[in-house]
Amino acid sequence: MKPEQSGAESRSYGISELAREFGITTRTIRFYEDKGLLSPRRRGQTRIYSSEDRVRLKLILRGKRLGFSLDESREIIDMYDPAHGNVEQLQRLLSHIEQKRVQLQQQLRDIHSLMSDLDAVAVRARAALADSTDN
Amino acid sequence: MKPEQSGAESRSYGISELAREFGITTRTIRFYEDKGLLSPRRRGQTRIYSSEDRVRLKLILRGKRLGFSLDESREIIDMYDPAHGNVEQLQRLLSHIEQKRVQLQQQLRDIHSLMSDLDAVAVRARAALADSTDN
DNA sequence: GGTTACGTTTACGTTAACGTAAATCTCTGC
DNA sequence: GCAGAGATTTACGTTAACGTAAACGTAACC
Repeated sequence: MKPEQSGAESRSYGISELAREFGITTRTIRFYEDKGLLSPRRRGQTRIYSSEDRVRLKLILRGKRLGFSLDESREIIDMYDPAHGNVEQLQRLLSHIEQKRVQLQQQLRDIHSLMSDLDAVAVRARAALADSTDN
Repeated sequence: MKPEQSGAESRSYGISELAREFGITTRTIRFYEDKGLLSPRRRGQTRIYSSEDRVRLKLILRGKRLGFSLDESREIIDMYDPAHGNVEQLQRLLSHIEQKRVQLQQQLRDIHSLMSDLDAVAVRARAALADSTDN
């Protein structure tokens, strides 16, 4: 059973291939590497991205959509891989997760309140449109 | 019936009063004014903020928590007040609202997926803690 | 009437997150 | 063997969102 046939789907990607897929520039991807968020392997001096690298990139972009800084995204990504040896570190990790959860719940409330605000505006706008149409 | 007694609760606020309430600096509040997001009245050269000004400030800060730029927040705030005269503008407003809604729904998905990721990490962390405790 | 506490304007400084451009390398097709 | 396509490094530029500091006004308080 060759590794390419395993279900893990472990192909690799070029930098501009990823850039196209996610609608960003290669400069951005290299910038993330500079900031320590990615570390692709090299073939010669060319970067080769694994599917794990691609996942990390996706996590960064999800963070961006939520308004996170790159530092915040890095912290979150660091939670995923198991470098949490001792008890103290595990407890810090758990409290850190709790903090993030609190923040995310605030964002949920904000989104819902903004959505209902937008609903109200839309209702008024449609009413105004109807008024100016059916006279 | 004096206006102070009406239910509208229309008092006014000083700049550092608002800064304290929202945990920001007066510099930040003046900066928002510079960018056209606030325009408090003046008594002499001192700024006096109405409760509408205070609401606008709250909207700006809600936008910040959602990762919006000040320009985006301004656009949203501008939707609230009725300067939408003609049909064309109303239709643009409605399509603009629809775009925002799409974005907010993406953010909702992102938050939920991040939350379940964090849940998974927390479960593993608690398991690791249990392991290192009860041996 | 001097100091203390806030307020103001003006202006330069800073950080994050890239954009942009130049110079070089490296393979591939013809 | 050379042109063109895509990769790389290096480095300076740019924008947003404030921070920081100086210099000044003014009202209250003792």
